[in-house]
This record gives sequence, C-alpha cells and structure tokens, in this order.
Amino acid sequence: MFYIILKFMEIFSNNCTNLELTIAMPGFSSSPSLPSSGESGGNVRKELDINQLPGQEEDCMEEEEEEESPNVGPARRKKLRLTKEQSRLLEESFRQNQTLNPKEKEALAVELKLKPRQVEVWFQNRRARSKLKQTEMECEYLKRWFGTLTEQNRKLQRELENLRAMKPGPNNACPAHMASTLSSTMCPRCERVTTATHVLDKGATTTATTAAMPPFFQARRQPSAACYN
DNA sequence: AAAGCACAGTCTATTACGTCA
DNA sequence: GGTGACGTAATAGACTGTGCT
Repeated sequence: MFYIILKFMEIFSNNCTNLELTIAMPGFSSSPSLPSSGESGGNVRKELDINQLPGQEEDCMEEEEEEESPNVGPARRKKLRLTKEQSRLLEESFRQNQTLNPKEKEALAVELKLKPRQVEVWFQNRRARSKLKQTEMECEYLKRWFGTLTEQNRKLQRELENLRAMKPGPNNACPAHMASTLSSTMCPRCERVTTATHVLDKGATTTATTAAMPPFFQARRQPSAACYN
C-alpha cells in the first residue's frame, strides 16, 4: 500500500550494482541514471597504461585487432572488458569486503590475471558507484518523504481550521465526544500516532511526530560500515 | 617530507537502443 | 517487415588531482 519494500538486488540486477540495501519507501520507483559526463572533447591523454601488460589480456580482449592506422594520431588505448567470470569474482569479493588490503589485492589480481592496479581501480569505481546509487535512492526517498509530510501538514491544517470553527469552550481541552472526530493516524514505519489534538493542546508540540526523520537517515548520523552496504 | 591509499571528478571506449531512410 | 546507418544515452575501465594517514 503506502510503503513498498524495495530490493536493490532486483532493481539493479541487470547491471552489476548489486547493492544489498533494503529501503521501505512510499511509492518509490527508480530509473537510475548517471549524470552523463560532459563531452569536453580534445583531451589527449598520456598513453601509459594498464592495457599494455604483456600476456595478460588473453581472455579480456581480442589482441589481434590491435592494429592501428599509422597516420591517425596517437594510438588510442583499447578498452579492457572484463569477462563475466572476472566480473563475478570481483563482485563476490566486493560483497565480502569493499576494500582490499594489499595482500588481498595481489591475490585477487593473480587469480583474475589482472594487474593489482586494475583490481584497485575496479574497487574504487565500484565503491563510488555504489555510493552514487545509494545517494540517488536516498534523494528519491527524501523527495517522497517531503511530499508525504507536506500532504500530512495540509490535512492537519485543515483539521485545525475545522476544529477552531467549532468554537471550543474557555479551557481549550478536547472533550471526549470531540476526540472521535479527530483524525488519528498511525505511521506504519515508526508506529507513532499522530493526532490533530496535538495541535490544539497547549505545549503539544512535543508529540508532533510526523516530522520524524527516516530511519536510515537517523542511522547515518553516526557513520558506520552499514551505511553503504 | 614522502609514500600509499581512498575518493571525487572526469574522460572515453564500448554497448544498447531507438529512429529513420 | 527486415535491415543497415546513424545518433544518443548508459555503462564501465581508467586517469588526474586532492586530502588524509
């Protein structure tokens, strides 16, 4: 109904961002899109590079197509594409540990027949892109959260106006027979009750529960390893 | 101070997909 | 309807610069 469980594994299973995050949010649907990088053209790079490792690319790229036309500027590096197996192993390793110590890096590189630097870069990118996805999710969540709060606020304002129009007695207390007319909603996430009487009662601001922060943001205040997991 | 690492930002090769003749 | 050329967006490998330890 109001809140749906979103599983990253399902949504992003097509690409390789297997974030194992579960977030409950109102009516969320996502279309992940990275900001496309600007095409600022003419940036000629130094071509010292990873792809030139001798005898390592056997199953990553077709070496025989390396031929360059001799008169077309500096040789462009051919982009390495990891095999499915390499990707799988890297993902598996990433799930176990998002950062590698030098020994692990070396071992993984040997296993994958890659340079340690390639493994390192892969992990860097993987961390960065996980974080990006996470941030996008949180952004979407907050947008929806804001919408929900705005709507809730509007409802409460209306109720307040209605109640004021009923001209309560000199001591503003809410009589029992009126209580039934007030809306009382239970937040399905924090299970706190929000009632319009809060607004009426003097000093009732203490229980204005509708503005509670989403749990994952509360958790985020004290950074922990779980944040981007 | 230098080395090593992680991260943010960026570039760019490759791939996927849509459109149109 | 099938097909090839083309444009565009998305993805992912790699790099640079910076800050921290």
